[in-house]
Amino acid sequence: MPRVTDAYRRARRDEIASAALRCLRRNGVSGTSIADVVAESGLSAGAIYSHFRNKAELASYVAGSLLAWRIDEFASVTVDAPADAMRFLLAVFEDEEVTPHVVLQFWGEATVDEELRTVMTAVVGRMRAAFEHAVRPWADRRSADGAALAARTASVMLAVCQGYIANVALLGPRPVDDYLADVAVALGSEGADGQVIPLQRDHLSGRG
Amino acid sequence: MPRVTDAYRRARRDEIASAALRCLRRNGVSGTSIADVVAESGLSAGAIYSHFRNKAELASYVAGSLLAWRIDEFASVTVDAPADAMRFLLAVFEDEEVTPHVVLQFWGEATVDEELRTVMTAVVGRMRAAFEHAVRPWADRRSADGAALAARTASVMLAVCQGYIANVALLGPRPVDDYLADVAVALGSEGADGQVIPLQRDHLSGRG
DNA sequence: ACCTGAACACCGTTCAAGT
DNA sequence: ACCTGAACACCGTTCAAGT
Repeated sequence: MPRVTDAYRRARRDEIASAALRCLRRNGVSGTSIADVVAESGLSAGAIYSHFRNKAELASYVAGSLLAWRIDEFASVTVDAPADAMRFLLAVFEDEEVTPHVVLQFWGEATVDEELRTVMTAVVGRMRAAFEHAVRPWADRRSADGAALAARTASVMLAVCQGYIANVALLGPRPVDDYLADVAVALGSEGADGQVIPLQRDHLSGRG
Repeated sequence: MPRVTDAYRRARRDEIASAALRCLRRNGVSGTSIADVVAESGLSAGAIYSHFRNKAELASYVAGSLLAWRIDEFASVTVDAPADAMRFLLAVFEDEEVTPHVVLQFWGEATVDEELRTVMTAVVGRMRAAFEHAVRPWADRRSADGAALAARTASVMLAVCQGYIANVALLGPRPVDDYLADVAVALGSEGADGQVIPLQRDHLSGRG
């Protein structure tokens, strides 16, 4: 099998996947039929099935490539505080390519579709690992056992980001910074005039 | 229209809804067909459509009644700290009747189905209001403007709970207390030997 | 009024036939 | 090998006909 063919196949898959993503953004996962993807891509049903085993595999491919590059670009970053890392990651939703409601639907489907679950837990796992790496210096500054603190913190950051995504998808857009500021106010700390101070358990500061 | 008929209709709707919920737990929202509900309920397709306009309305009804009673029972409670309120609400997932993965699927569908979105935002809104009421005494103790603090805190608690639900549905079961303890460690405060101290911005305590 | 179940339009998927 | 598009089994929904 010559290499040209591999590159061609990959390009075709991405072409179909990007047509599928356009449909998904418009009509959601359950609202998108293969016929829609056929119309959007200009190919035939058979052509799509010669590149993807079924609709679930197409969805998995879209879901997998959706956030992959953003996480990769994030993988080697380190930050001053957890909030910065979350801000960086959640900024992905500021361009219109990826929308929280599509991500939330993928999560919902993943609880029921084995293949999609594998992809989504991998994506989420890489997010967690990236968080862990990003906050490691911060954790080392704060605790004798920086590794353990970084691991626990990464878990929570992941859940906080998932909460943001679910919250925004359901209740409508909300600036990332406002959200993180509210988290800081309620559970962390906040400086004067609303400026967010890196989340620290032992930070003491007056408000107002 | 005699009252008996209303009661009968309601009972029939609940009968269908509970058959539908059994199917949803087994096979998920997209994996459940009307034919499945027909088989599970022992009624005919037409019978179901004489009680629900369509599959979406059936799903909305199930979703609406799913958490309603638990939120109502929670509506007049007040707690010592935000964590207690979240612990109380999330304890609903300790019985097997309601599962996080069904809730997550409803959220996903809600981003695409208008009727389901209306129901889910109402449910989530009542959760938020219940949180706000529950932490009000705590907020008054902590701030001169207790109302504002309670409102912002309730928003965050909601998102934290949504994060827990999404996290657990995707990555598998995780005890509520462990999760809240991790949140406290990373963003709040933790006492000696792992005992969670009510989340307070200005609480100072050594660890280990 | 509630219910039955056959019928309809549409869905995901397959497959013989083309290039 | 990739692709076409008709065909198939199944889906959500409707509706004439029963009680």
